[in-house]
Amino acid sequence: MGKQLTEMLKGTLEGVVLAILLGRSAYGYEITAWLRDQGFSDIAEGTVYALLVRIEQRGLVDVEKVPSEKGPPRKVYSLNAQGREHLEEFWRTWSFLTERLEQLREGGK
Amino acid sequence: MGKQLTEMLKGTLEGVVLAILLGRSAYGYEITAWLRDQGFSDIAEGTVYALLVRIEQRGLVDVEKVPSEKGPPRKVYSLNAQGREHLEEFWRTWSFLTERLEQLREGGK
DNA sequence: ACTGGTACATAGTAACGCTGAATAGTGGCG
DNA sequence: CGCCACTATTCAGCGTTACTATGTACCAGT
Repeated sequence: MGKQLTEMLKGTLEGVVLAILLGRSAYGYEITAWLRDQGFSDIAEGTVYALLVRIEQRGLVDVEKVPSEKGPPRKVYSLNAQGREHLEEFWRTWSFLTERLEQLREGGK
Repeated sequence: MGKQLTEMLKGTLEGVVLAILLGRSAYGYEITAWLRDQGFSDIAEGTVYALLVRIEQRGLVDVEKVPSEKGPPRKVYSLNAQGREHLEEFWRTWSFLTERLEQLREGGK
């Protein structure tokens, strides 16, 4: 997909990760792998970790360090109340955008 | 809406403008006004002009200077073949993203 | 002359994702 | 033991994009 998707992901990738964390808690490496499975094949590892640091500093997630059998300890993230609120706000903004875009797409035919 | 929408617009605003220009040619001031009407109330004028310069330099649009009765001459933009191709590519990327997001939204319920 | 509406342009700033590399622990293989 | 693969996190530097703020220019009405 390339550069176009890269730019579109700005602002939405955070929502994607929050949405993942709504279902279950997870750690960075796991989230990266999951994203690749879902078709976001070219998302850099570093991007996910930076994003996680960001949402942690904003207080949207709780963090727990869990020792791993294979490698260094995992930082397991889980969505807290504030994070759930932020996620809802994200979906509202997303809906606004998709509605406008869908209108434009229809109109152009 | 605020900052969240600002970030989401990155990468999509260009597609929005191209989609507008698919229907009919238009000039910057007109596009800005139209965007405000459609609910993108906080898009700055400067943003639109900068975007138009960008897509012109990439060769996605043709430009014609048309004298205006009220003020300085208008720069009227119209989508050319390369621009239409780029727009189609944009819709493909957009579809990819919306499908993934919709899945996530469903799964989270 | 002054104000207001039309129309375009640009310099500086902030946010976000990518690149590329470094660091570190564990287990398996020869 | 030494090397490699896998797991897991972190960081510096970069490019792209949208916003802020400001400036230029032209014309009509009062």
